Amino acid sequence: MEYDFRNIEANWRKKWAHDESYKVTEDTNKKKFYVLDMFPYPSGAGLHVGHPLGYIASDIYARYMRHKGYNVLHPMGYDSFGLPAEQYAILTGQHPAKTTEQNIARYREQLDKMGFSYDWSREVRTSSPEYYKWTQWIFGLLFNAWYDLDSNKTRPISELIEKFEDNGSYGVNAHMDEDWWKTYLLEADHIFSSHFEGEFTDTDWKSMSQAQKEALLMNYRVSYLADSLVNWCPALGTVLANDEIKDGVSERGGHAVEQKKMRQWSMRISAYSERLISDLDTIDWPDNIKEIQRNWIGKSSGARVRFQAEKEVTIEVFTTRPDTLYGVSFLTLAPEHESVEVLTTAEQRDAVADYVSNSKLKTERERMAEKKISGVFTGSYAQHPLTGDQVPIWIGDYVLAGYGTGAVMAVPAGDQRDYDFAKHFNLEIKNIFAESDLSEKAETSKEATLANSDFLNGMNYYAAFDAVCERLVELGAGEKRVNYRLRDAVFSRQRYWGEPFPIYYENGIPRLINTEELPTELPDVDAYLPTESGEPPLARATNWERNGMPMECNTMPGWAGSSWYFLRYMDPNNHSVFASEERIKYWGQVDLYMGGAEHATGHLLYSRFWTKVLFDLGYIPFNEPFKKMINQGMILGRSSFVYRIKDSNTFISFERRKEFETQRLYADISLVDNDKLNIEGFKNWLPEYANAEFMLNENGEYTCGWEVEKMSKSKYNVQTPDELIEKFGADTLRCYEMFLGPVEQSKPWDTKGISGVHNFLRRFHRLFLENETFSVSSEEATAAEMRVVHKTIKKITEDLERFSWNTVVSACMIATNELTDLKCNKRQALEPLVVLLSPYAPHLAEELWKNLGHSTSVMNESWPVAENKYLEEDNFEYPVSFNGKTRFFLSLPVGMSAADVEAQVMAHESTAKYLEGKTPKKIIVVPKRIVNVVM
RNA sequence: GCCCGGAUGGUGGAAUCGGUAGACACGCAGGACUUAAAAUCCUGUGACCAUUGCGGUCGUGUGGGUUCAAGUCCCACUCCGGGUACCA
Repeated sequence: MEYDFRNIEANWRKKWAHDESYKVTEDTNKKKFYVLDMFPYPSGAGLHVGHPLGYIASDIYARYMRHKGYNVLHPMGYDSFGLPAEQYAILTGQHPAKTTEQNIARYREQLDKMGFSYDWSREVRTSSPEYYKWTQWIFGLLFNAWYDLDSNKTRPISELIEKFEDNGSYGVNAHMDEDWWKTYLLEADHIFSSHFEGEFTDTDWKSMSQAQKEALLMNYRVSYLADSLVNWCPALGTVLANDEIKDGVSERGGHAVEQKKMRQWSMRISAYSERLISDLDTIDWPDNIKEIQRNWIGKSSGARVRFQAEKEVTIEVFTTRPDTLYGVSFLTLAPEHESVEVLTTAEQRDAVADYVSNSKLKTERERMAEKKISGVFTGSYAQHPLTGDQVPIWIGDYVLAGYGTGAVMAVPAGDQRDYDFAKHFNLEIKNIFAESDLSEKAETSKEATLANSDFLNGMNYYAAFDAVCERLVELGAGEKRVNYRLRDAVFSRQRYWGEPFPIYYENGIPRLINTEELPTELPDVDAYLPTESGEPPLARATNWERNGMPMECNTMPGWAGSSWYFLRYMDPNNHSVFASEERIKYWGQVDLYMGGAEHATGHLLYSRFWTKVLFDLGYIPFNEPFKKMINQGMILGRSSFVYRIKDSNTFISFERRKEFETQRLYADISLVDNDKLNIEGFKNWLPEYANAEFMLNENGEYTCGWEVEKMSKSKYNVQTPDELIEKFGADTLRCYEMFLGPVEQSKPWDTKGISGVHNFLRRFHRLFLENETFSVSSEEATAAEMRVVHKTIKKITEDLERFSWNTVVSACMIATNELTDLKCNKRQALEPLVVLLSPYAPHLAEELWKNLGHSTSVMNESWPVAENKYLEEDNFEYPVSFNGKTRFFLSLPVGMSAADVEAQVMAHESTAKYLEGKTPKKIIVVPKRIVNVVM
């Protein structure tokens, strides 16, 4: 009876499904543990061997925690809204829901074959109305919320309205766009006086019309509609969030992106910047992800400084180096800066208009690519707040409108860009450093001593920072300021296949649809494209209205549904709330989150944001979603190549390829074994190779070349799990993917080693066989056998506790080898090993467990405990080294004192030889580790 | 440019607290079984020198340092991977 993995695996899969073995229910008598995988987008290509890497690791951990007695929540679902299904729909006219359905079926089939312990009764799909009903509901929560800076919390908008009724805006400290009030001064129907700077009284509030109130509240809402500068991608026909852009082009497709002012929904994530940074300290995530998030949020400490310009204009700048204030020789405004027009003098009008319109034409990418220094003088001056000097105001596109105030104080002495700008336009470079040579470049060190800086002379950055900020406060010309790079997130997409907003417009005022009426279902459309007039696809729907009032035509971005899905798994079929309070309380945070690092600035940031909102509003008792996270590395492909002699149909083996001029062509990796080409298979692969001739190597084989690349169809290097499961079984594949190396590490896929792992499972299986039939002995195991077992229990338990999945497989191999050598077939020794192996090879473990005579599943067995009595050894084999070089071994009793060990070593016959007649200076004895004789 | 990782045999990797570097596996070489092959089993396998046996020297990207002892800690550098950027 060989290891018949095909039958074993098929049978157990069937039985698990039939028994609903992995269904989990809330049980307050048991401790909970929540193991989660980042749910996949079900693409048409299906899974390749790289995808399940993280799933296998988390599944092993989930099974391990079950053995340890935890009630484990281990669900799976699909992030099923997304662009590929929509693009396929545009091409074929097929509804994206149908494509999605088919892809999900394929994914499920592949996932099932792997033997995962998912509770499929809890599956969620972000595109199902049952699910997105609650995504819409959460959108509503954010819409009906504002951010209170006093309590540092998200609060219901109703509280804000009460405050307005009582005392207007006085006493309200809300997070909002700093310049929000300026738009009110530009509007035709002035509701506030021209002195309005954001404060209004309860009388003002009460005198407003409903529409005016709503418009005002929009400045406070956490989810708000505003005209904002967005990243517009013409090729994709939609706006994109900052995290969907890489290197200035769209992450998906690599299309150009331009800045455009559009009326869009946004999320006030910037209000949460500080918490998103500081709470990173409370979670156990990989350092690099934390670092990426810190950089993305981009906290920088500095100061705001106000310069009084002509025509009653105040230019406010943000600087991280207020200590260099005396070095300011000009100001630079972004071309989009609001004061550009007012400050431009008549003489400069044409030049400025030219420059501004020119830079508007350029995309951000073009501006970045063009390293040329450009700028133009406005003709105006501003007064330096400390010296009173008049400094010229310039415009330059190296200043970004979206960061800080869109204006900088230029200190050529202390900033390289300012320096370059000054050199280029021949502007003044004031040396404000005592010992710095500015003939070549700026002095950017914070250690440099200041000079020509009045009361700051002799100080460096660290001393001068506070001193200058104090002075600025006294003068009312500035103050310390922390600035964040993180911008509010655009939440509208001009797409079909996404969540519709639960919003309709009453006379242009956005209104939220009541919870009872949700979900707002995605309407049918005749085509999945924008309308002729450029409206999003939803505008094509007939009846896309509510009581005659138009519905919002944008849909939500991909990250909406994925920002809270981990909560829905807790209570996936609840029709009255997104998840019940008791269940959220029971399951709590995700204890182990497994997924790719590529979501660092998207999904992982947005879920933290939504979690904080739900926490603030009292819906969940924790403010971070994922307590611990591990990122699995990417598995790369290993492409194979054949070498065709130019202008022929003859292929030459890799070793001899230099003999001719050859062309390197991909060969499908399924035709290559150990870099040796299956020649017949290759001929049958593509018609053009049917008559191919081969020049072989000296062993009569055709060797292929290879290269490590990303897996892709066009490179013929995609390894699907299906083929390997067919050939070796899921248990082998599970063990092998773990055996490849640390999960976090990226590594090339190489099928070479899989036979070794398969072999190990066969050898393990064979421990239970005698004369080809299942047979174990009930004799008591020997001390040596028990030592192997308990050593293995200890090792595997420690390895799993530190998430070292790969070394567990080695430990199992070692145990199998040792017990095979001991010819051990005793139940007492083998039973615990079956439990140890079951997280890795669940099918085989179940089969052996059943054959051992158990009627219950091995998955519920408690985890074996290593007992010291089996591990203790009487003697320790001391490596004895001389000056650090190990020379011989000496077996001594474990309990022997250091002094006795030293004496034994000195008495040893070999010692004299290695001492070479010298007297030891010192003898280091580390009990149960090493002896080192220093000469 | 800045920030964060990493570099160990022919290959993937192990070495958890500074304490025997190379576990485990692949590959390769040799052998057993076989008419043969597959499968299986056994032996060897970091490099160099020695080899009749003992053995010896070197060795974890490079150079330096700390230590009785360094893959592990410190300093400088090289290369590779990831993130990010006219961010003031």
